Amino acid sequence: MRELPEGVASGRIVETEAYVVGDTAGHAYRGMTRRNCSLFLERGHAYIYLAYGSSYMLNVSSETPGIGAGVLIRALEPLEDIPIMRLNRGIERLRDLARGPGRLTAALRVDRRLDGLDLCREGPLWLGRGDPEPREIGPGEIGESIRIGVSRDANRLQRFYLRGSPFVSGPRSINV
DNA sequence: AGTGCGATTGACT
DNA sequence: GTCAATCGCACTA
Repeated sequence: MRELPEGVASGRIVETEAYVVGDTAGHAYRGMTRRNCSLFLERGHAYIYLAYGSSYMLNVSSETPGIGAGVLIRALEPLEDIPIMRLNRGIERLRDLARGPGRLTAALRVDRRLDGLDLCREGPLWLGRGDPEPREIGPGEIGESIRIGVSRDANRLQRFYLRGSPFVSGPRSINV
């Protein structure tokens, strides 16, 4: 859920990637720095960084305080206040509004100012049950694959996505 | 102070 | 399918 002056935009998370303890691809692997210190917060806090000079990546810290690990949120199925997301993205096509980690943050207007925020409490950005038509997701509906754009520790199967969702990013070859 | 590099995207052939 | 833009930050000296 993203609270903005114009309204509350929300979406269902349909794709994530895990960066666990000991993962050489994780930003926390080489210890705490100014950029990545939010990864070391209690689970459920936002770690946001700028990639390639233009795309913000939204992560959720996933361990106890002092342990650096997190989950990258890679794609959303837009649910509420879709017009806000269309304006933020400058495009119309629903499928592309939040398909990809940089597009997702652009659609929700998320940047480093929200870094370190507790996502388990209501606020400008939080994880809630905003789905107007909640649906139970069975274990067989979650696919696993290698992570996208990762060179180190490349064969970990730590990307998870909702099978069959058109809002998932990545090439079809890994979305089986 | 200088250097190199991305957990990407959009434009283009 | 290929490719370059873009910039904060970690690293080295």
